[in-house]
Amino acid sequence: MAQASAAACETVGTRNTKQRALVLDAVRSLHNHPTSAEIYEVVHQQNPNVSRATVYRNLGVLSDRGEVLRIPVPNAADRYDFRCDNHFHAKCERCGGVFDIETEGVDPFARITKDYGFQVTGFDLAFSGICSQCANGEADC
Amino acid sequence: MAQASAAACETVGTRNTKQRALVLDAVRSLHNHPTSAEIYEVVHQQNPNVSRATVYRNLGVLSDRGEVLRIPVPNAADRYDFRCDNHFHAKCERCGGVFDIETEGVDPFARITKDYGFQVTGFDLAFSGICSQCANGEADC
DNA sequence: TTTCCTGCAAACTCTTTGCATATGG
DNA sequence: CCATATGCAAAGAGTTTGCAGGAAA
Repeated sequence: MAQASAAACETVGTRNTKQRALVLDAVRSLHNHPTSAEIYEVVHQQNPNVSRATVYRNLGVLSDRGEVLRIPVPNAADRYDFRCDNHFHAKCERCGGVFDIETEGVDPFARITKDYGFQVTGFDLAFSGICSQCANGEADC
Repeated sequence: MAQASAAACETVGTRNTKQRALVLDAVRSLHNHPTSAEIYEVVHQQNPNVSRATVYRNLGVLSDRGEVLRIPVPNAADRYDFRCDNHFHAKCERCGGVFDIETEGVDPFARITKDYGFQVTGFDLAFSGICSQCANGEADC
């Protein structure tokens, strides 16, 4: 349910560089929904020559490929997840921490407080897709 | 269901200036989920002396007061809504347009395509609230 | 040997902030 | 009066991009 990406045709002809492998390893080693800054720190420790721009570019490629999951956090830096399966995220208003919310079973909303001790006071939700006018090939909508 | 705000105690002692009224009028006149830039354009047409900073500050005050609804859009500028009741928003991947999705009745997710012609391919969702550790008064989580 | 990728730095978007001045209640 | 608001400009966070050189395939 999180961010569906067209992982197929956009990634033909992409290469596997050392830098890209470092970024992927960093995301896989960090299980706390790291920001690009945190990923950069890890990558930079392995190889101080890797630039921020390369980390950003590779996070884009890897999330297009479906090898990492991009989590756009409202009013905050994007976060990345080594888990690519469908799950919700919950952000604490106080500490800013981002938590996984499993979506197995029914009624995940009502179960959040019970199962995670997370008191939901609100959420930000935006669907992505194609609107009817665009689907019909009309110019602008 | 959208962005719960503590509209009460944060807004004591706020004033009603001409600029603030202009911002509120602009949001109420724009029914297309305007960005701050679009709101600024309208305000600026009424009074070219009003600065961007004032528009931003007043959008913050007005959404704290509950007079406008702030819609944080992932990877895009925040949008504002004259409607303050609970409803979802859907953003078209092609044209970037933001649409209202009513939440009355059950199973709004499954009804989106049928009722709005909007083909949902994914969505970005982040709950807000208080995590159990913060609720228990622990230092960091 | 061509196409993709990299590093660097600069640019870019959106938003916030410091400061001196103005103004609403 | 004086706390709140304002305008200006500058800073800030997060991210993207132009370019020349470098390295996968």
